[in-house]
Amino acid sequence: MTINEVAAVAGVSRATVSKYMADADVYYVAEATRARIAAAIEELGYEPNAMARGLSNRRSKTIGVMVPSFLNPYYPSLMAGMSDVADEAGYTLVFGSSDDSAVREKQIISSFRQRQVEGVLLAAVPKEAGALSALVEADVEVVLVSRAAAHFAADTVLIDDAGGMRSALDHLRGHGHSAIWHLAGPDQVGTFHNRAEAYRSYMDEQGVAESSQGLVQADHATMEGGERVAEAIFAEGSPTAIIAANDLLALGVMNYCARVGKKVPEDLAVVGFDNVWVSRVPGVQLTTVDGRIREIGQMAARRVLERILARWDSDNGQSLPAKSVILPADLVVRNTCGCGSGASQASQ
Amino acid sequence: MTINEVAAVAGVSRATVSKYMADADVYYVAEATRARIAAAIEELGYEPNAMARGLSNRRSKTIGVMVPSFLNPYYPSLMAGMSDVADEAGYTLVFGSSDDSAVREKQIISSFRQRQVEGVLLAAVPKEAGALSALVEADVEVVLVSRAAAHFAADTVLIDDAGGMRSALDHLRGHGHSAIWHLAGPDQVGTFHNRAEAYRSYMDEQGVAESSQGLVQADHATMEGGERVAEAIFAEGSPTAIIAANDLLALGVMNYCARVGKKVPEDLAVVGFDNVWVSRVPGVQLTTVDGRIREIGQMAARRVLERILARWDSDNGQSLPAKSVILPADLVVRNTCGCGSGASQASQ
DNA sequence: GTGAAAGCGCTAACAA
DNA sequence: TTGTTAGCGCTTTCAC
Repeated sequence: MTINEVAAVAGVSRATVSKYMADADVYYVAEATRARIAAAIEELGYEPNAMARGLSNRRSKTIGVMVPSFLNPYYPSLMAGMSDVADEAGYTLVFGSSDDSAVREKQIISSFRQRQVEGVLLAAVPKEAGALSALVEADVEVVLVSRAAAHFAADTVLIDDAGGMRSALDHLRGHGHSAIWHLAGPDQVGTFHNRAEAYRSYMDEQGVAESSQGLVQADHATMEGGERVAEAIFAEGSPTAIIAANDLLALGVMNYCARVGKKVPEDLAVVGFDNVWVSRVPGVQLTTVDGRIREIGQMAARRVLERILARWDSDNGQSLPAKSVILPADLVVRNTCGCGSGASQASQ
Repeated sequence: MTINEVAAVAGVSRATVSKYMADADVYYVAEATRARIAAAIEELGYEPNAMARGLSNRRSKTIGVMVPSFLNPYYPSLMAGMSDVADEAGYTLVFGSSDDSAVREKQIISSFRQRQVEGVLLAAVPKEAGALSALVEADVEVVLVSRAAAHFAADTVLIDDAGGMRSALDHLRGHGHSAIWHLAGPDQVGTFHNRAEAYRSYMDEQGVAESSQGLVQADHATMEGGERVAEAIFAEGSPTAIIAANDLLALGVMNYCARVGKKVPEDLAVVGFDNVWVSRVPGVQLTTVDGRIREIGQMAARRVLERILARWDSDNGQSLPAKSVILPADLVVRNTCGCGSGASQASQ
């Protein structure tokens, strides 16, 4: 089951088998020899030992991916996108879920380093300040996914938060809403910060009266968090529309409405952000800003790969300069903004 | 950054550092030496190279996990459960999504073997017949998760499909339904097969008339599949209740109802299976059989670990005999069966 | 309690 | 076109 057995069966040295395996056009191995080796591999069911290989050539062919959670539907989509491209490139992804715990984050990053990952895709920015630069110093390529780091120049692939927020706001104003509030997410998350900022500047630019705007922040961007904050919002004001920082929060708002007997969109319009899978289930039909999640995952994976290959090609081992890509965010109009017939909800 | 540097800084041989790292009570290393080594490790930020380690002691500390999809909400929950226990045991999980492709399955399994995984958790049973035994012959411990294999005795951790189906059916009959149909999933998936079988025997045992039962099979256990089949169902009969083989199919049925203006649960009661996260979102509130997904994931992970350790301890390298655990499945009553007030749906 | 030495399975010069 | 020879970084007998 090792390369030695294969070599023995094929009647060649193990170096030749190794060259055959590399099968780049770098090494020339005779057609006849190739056939014998192929037969031996087939016969033995040989699979090269990735550890030995990696140890020898210092390439683990592995990329670490840290996400905050597997349960938030945003991340599995992101992961699917990453897998799409990593698989094809012959790289293995190792996923870790930090669950918002600094301890887990350290464990995950440590495990990435032990496994000698060539790059990391971070959808959760480590809380610990030095973690990012430590990674870079350890020669691992890092790209930040749907999150930016405050004091660190890394590759990022993001969605256009400001643009998305503006289209949502434009749309809602088109419906004639007088009081559009924003249910913001935790501000330390860059994306949520950006969305809140965009809300503020929009309201400012448009000269909307203080009295007909409002921004309340949830401490967790979850359905439960959204429901709690919705309650708080109506305790302190009376919006006709709420745009939430993500779909889960929006769902929470809808949950609250259901509980207190408010009709969506008649009594309150709700708009989400991200367009996660749940947004389009029958009873939900949430109008939301498309976060192009899978695409973001794909681009991010492409980006690390690009960096990894670049470093490998330039034998001086230099990294590419940091680059940021921002995907446009379009509004997906469904039923909760007041556009639809509302049929799919009314019928239930 | 290697063990040699640490040894040099601590003024010991690398064998001693290695013994320190093992930190089992197998090796005795003097307190004073430990301290010096600890300091050196700290100073250098040393992380042991998992490849070198694994190559040397033939333990990858890795478990492969194959799921059919990241997008179906069932699997991320399962993955979360597996992570819970693997993390704690110091094992790394490598997830692969097969997307129902035999080619991907082979790639994933091959990649697992190359990475020398000590065990695999299979939530998707490989289509290729020999794959399972090949794994076993390669000395990897396999456990089947929420799926059983037809001609292969492997560890399995399953939900009680029959029991779950019965409680759902009992409940629905309690509501006085006369025509309860089953929207089955693809029959080659063991779980779906079991659920359909349970439906049939129940109807049989209870002596339900042929005319007031019906079973139609979807070719894909997705929301879209459910919607399509719902259409077919009403073309050929008129059930008052449908129990779907999983929640996604149930959602599809609700989608269909919304489209054609049928009210759930008034015109049609719908019951799902699995209790995925979406079942409890505001506009859905699906009555469903709890699949205890996360628990299943945890148990499965515990089970491989147990097998792996057992093999390791018994130095003859023997595997444990196959064992099967079945978790009870209870009905979670929400609004789609006709029990609830229906408030949360009506209000939207 | 600690070190020397061999070897895990593979790759990568360098020779031939 | 193929083989020889060193390692990659670590663990693990076996001596000391």
